[in-house]
Amino acid sequence: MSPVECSTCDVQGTALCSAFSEADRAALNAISRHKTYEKGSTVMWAGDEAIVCGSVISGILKLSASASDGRKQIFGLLYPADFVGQPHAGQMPFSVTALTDCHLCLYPRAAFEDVLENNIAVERLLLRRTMAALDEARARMLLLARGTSEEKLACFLIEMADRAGGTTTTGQSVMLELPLSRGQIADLLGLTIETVSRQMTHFKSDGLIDLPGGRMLIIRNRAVLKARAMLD
Amino acid sequence: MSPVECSTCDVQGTALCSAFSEADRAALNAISRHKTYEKGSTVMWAGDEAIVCGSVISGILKLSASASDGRKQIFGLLYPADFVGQPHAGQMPFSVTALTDCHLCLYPRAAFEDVLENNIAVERLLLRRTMAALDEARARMLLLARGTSEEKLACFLIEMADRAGGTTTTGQSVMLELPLSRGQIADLLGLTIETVSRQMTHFKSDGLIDLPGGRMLIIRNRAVLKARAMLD
DNA sequence: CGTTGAATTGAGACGAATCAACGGAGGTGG
DNA sequence: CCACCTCCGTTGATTCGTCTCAATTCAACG
Repeated sequence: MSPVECSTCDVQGTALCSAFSEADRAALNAISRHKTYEKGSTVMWAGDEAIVCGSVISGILKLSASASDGRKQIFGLLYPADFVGQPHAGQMPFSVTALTDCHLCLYPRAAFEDVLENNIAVERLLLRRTMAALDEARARMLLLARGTSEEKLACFLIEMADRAGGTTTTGQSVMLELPLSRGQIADLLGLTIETVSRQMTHFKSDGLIDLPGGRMLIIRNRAVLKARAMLD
Repeated sequence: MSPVECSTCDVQGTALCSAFSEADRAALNAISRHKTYEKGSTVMWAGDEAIVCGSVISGILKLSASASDGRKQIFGLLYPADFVGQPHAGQMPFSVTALTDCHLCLYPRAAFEDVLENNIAVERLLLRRTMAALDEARARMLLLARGTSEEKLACFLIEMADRAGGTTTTGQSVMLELPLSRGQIADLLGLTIETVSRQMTHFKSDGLIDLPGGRMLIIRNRAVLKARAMLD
């Protein structure tokens, strides 16, 4: 809720703002606000005016939208250093919701756009990130449209393991806590809760993973799991 | 295959190059090459080095990729004035193939990037277009993952009708020629040829459309068809 | 007139959704 | 401390939609 110094920011080296000039960074810093969001709270609602943008400092968020009959879809996840918001857009085409407790650094959109105007480096970095996001979205289209439930879930688990990195490793296994509920995984993969659950237990009985309880996950055989993920 | 004057270009007002300065436009014009591609020919292959980019002058192209087992997916279509290529990318993540005879204006990627460096306006326009493409890709994710075959096809037909605009209108009806085969429509919507065909005849027997033959399509009741497309 | 490729149509199989019941974890209040 | 509740996840039985396989029609063309 309060202004903070960029120099002490956890993501100053990797977030979009790393490309700002000293002067512009100072200017933005003056109007930036750090805000915290509780797990489950929504930062921006689909259809709202896109009035802020900024960077994720800590936590994980989801981008999602839903049809009027309740069918939901999660378009992707945001991790620390990722950019949030829709510059130059009228309204948000999706909602942004915190999956874990989150810490964001937000600017008024108009002010951010003003600074962008004079800062080619940032605009360039934003362009590259947007292009990367587009490639990712397209890759996901193939998975959603053509993948089986097994491929979808295997792909998701591999991604989560790669993201979590070496949270806790013992021998070949990797342990991590999934930031999504079964229902959210289903919304991300275009499946139902039941199918997600069934595939999980299927992987478990095949000895590929373990489910110690809660949202904990242990990947026992990454190679085979990866092989069951979608073939490129 | 030969250099051409921008001043006589059909899409000079709407393509990306419309944002270039006179000087840069002249510089690019000197290295630009107009190339024609026959219907069915591939402009860029997935996995190839991304060595050129440019603009669509005429015709329609598809962006597609496929898994090693043959499952295909079309990510989207390119129309005149759309940008083609992947600046700053190593290799193409998808193939670009002409659906109709096409006319493209291409530059070597490196030269294009050099000009981009000094031309904020173009970079800004490219950013906006990329963001728009991202929003479109995300909207399509919802359709692919959650839509029924009926919704998918209705949505596709509405889009095609809107694109074709007033090609030929008689009363309430709109007539157009689909630039895609049944198989390509299937690849775009994540369906099979048979399901596409069945839904087509279903719409036809409901009096919403007519199929005079070939790839011709007449939309008789746009309102009802739109209602059967995916709910926002 | 036969050939070729695309589109249509039909019959059956399969995968995921749906409907429904159950079990465990965490919280609340008596 | 225990009964109760709710939320979430698991599991089972069944249904439904789409894929698959197969045959037929149709249009274009030599």
